[in-house]
Amino acid sequence: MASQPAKRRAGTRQVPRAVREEQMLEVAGEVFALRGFHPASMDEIADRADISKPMLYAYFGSKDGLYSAYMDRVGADLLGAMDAAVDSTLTPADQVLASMTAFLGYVEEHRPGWAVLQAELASGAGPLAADVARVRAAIVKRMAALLASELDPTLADALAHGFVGAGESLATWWLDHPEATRADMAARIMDVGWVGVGGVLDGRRWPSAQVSFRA
Amino acid sequence: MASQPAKRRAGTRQVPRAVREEQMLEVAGEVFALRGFHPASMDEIADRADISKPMLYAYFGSKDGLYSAYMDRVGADLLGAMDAAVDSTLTPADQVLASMTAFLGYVEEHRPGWAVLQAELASGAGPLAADVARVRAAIVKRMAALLASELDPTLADALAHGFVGAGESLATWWLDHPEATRADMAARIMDVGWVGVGGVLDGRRWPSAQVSFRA
Amino acid sequence: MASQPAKRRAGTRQVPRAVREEQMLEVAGEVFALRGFHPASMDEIADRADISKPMLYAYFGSKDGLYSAYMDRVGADLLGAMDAAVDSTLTPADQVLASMTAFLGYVEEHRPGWAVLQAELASGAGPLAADVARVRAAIVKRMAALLASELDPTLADALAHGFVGAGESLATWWLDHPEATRADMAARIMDVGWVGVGGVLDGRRWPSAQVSFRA
Amino acid sequence: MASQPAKRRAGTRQVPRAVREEQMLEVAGEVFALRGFHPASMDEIADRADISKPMLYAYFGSKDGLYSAYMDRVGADLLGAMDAAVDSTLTPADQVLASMTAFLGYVEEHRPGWAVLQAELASGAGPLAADVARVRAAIVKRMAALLASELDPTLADALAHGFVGAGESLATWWLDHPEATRADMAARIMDVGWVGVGGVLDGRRWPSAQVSFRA
DNA sequence: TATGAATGAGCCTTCATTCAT
DNA sequence: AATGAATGAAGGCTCATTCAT
Repeated sequence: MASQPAKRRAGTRQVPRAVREEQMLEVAGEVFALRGFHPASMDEIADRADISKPMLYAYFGSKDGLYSAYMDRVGADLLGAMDAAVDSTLTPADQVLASMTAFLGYVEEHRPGWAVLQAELASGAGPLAADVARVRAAIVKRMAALLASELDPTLADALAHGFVGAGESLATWWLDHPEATRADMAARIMDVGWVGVGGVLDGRRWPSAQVSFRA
Repeated sequence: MASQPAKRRAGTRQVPRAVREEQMLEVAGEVFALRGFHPASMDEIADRADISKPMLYAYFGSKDGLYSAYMDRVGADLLGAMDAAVDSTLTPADQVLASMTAFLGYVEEHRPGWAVLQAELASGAGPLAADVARVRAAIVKRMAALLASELDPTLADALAHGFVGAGESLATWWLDHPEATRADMAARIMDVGWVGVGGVLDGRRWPSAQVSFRA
Repeated sequence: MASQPAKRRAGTRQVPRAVREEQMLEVAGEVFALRGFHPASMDEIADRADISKPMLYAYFGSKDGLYSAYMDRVGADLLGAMDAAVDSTLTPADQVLASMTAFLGYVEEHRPGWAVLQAELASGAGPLAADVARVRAAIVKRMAALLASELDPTLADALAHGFVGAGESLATWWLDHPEATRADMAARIMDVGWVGVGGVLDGRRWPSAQVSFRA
Repeated sequence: MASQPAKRRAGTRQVPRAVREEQMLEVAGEVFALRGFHPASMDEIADRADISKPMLYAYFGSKDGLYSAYMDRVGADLLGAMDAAVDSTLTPADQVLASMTAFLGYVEEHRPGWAVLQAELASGAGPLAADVARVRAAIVKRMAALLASELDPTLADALAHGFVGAGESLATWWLDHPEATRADMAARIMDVGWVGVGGVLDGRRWPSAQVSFRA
């Protein structure tokens, strides 16, 4: 009863590189989301991905490399979705709304990606921070770009940070309030970030919010 | 250079319990801030605090216990500062402003505390999350209380989350822009969270911001 | 909530040495019996005895010393009881029976002592073995003395070992069969060690066993 | 003599799982026998087995797991030897003799196994007890089975315990009297357990003992 | 006399990483 | 291309023991 019988791989050999890579990143994301970066072990990732550990190292070089690759993918997907949603003929406000809606769509469909992004967000040190910060900075930059034309750049940057922070916080809140729809959430974000809490107290609201949330 | 001479403690022996406790928490905060929870090692904390590891265990029982105790202290300090700053005779807006200014004061004076709070914030899993979440929830609750009287409770809760997120994000931004004064930052937070980015684009601003930031 | 409040001693100060010593040995026996020698910690013993650890060291010098002192006491008590029970005018068989009955009396009334004696019995190495072996050797020696007059010394020694082993094993068996009386047990021991299993199969039994066990 | 050169493994790499397992158990037995369970350290076992500590964990999961695996092997070997020796066409007495002889053969050839079995035998607590007790119970059960047909079951059980205890004790005595042959020892065990000390005093002996021991 | 405070040393365990096949 | 076997290094935790009061 001593030694565990050797694990059986689900006979998938000779898989093309790109596919294997995708499989691994998928699983890595789940494990990082479930445990956080440090507690996640390469063993668990390899086991769940049904491959051997040396494969992980062959493809990504190190645990940091794997994390980095995963963040790259998440970042590309998220930014791609946000960019695709924006139509430059719209007003700034509608562009922001469209961006936020796309962002929320990503969150909704890729919980692990979002969770990992949030989890290690401000873990100051280490090479992790760089990866996460890169993604976040890209988001903020797009936001700032929408405002920069009419404001002092530093102010635009600051406002963008605040806006993005509000969006993140609300997205996390959403996890505990799944009854809210994606449109509701977008409206909520606009309420805080665009209209301002003071405005809401004065009776202003973001248009689309009027109906569904009061119920 | 045969073998390192045994580590010398800085001759502080027989220190009363309460003092040692404070000493340890202080150092623990620094190390948690510098490395994050997991990478921080009890060895490093003990070394920096100039005590032996068993002391940490005698006082806090475990690494989690130490973290928890530290979070308790940070939470109490931060909430205490925010509560002390609020004068219930003021308008809600001024109460929020006062709270935020106190919050920023804490951030300014206790970098480690803030860093640790931020770092592990959304690490969903583990017993850490509970400790951090407790502090954050308390802040949000205070914020929501200021709004609850005039709004639907769920909406108030959501707005509060967004507002707090904006504040956190800006506080982190501040770390990279130390030229901004505390008052500037408070105004920036009010700009995003209270006036709203849309309002700012329309020329509204939070009063006290007019001067110093335009420069 | 961090540090445990300092433990309160039940204000018994200035207790005479002999009494303290007895208290400590009593508790030490319980803990050794409960956990075994190695897993027993000086901390737990001190706590349960309601004294501070340095006291244990002041009185017994070391953990080994404490164990040794405890074994000394157990040995003296046990051997004393067995010796007191023997009347040299009896037949050898009745002397053995009396001894065994006394031995069983000790087991019945001092579970911890017996448990500790049994537990570490053959742990080959370390200074523990010596202490336990000393007690056991003394018992065997008495047994051998009863036989030596009529047998080859080596054979007497061997038989004594076997007899004592049978007694120990049955005493341990007794722990799981508390419905048996002390007299029953003594008869059982005589059955195996004195009459022999073969004799029992042939219908011989130790006299006093006839009644109570057949039921 | 600055720093010890890194430990060299005796170039046996990539050894098949089953072989390594045996190697480890062998060494583990020696160390457990030499030190007892608790004082034995995984470090020492790994060093002596000329492997790294993580291997022990990869194969057995924990120190308890290693001990358990070792006990399983010892138990299977010992019981196997005893069972193989019994021929059901013999008289009960001869079956017992054959069993005991086989048992003594095991003791003679596997000192560590026997030592470990004896050492932790009555350590009441912990998961160790279970493993050891299982083996011992199996031995007693076989013994009781030989007697059960003609006696009250409870009495048979008690006698079996006594008999086995006598055998164990004599086997341990043997360690200090290596001049005795295996046949001598078997006769001695029959003397105590089967004939009874009283019988020996009356001049009865187990047949095969007549010669060699009187010398 | 008695103790709160403190520590050196060691143990079990796990992890990221690499050989050898 | 892929893996079973293997390891150096460290981390959390506990223990017997002692100092300073």
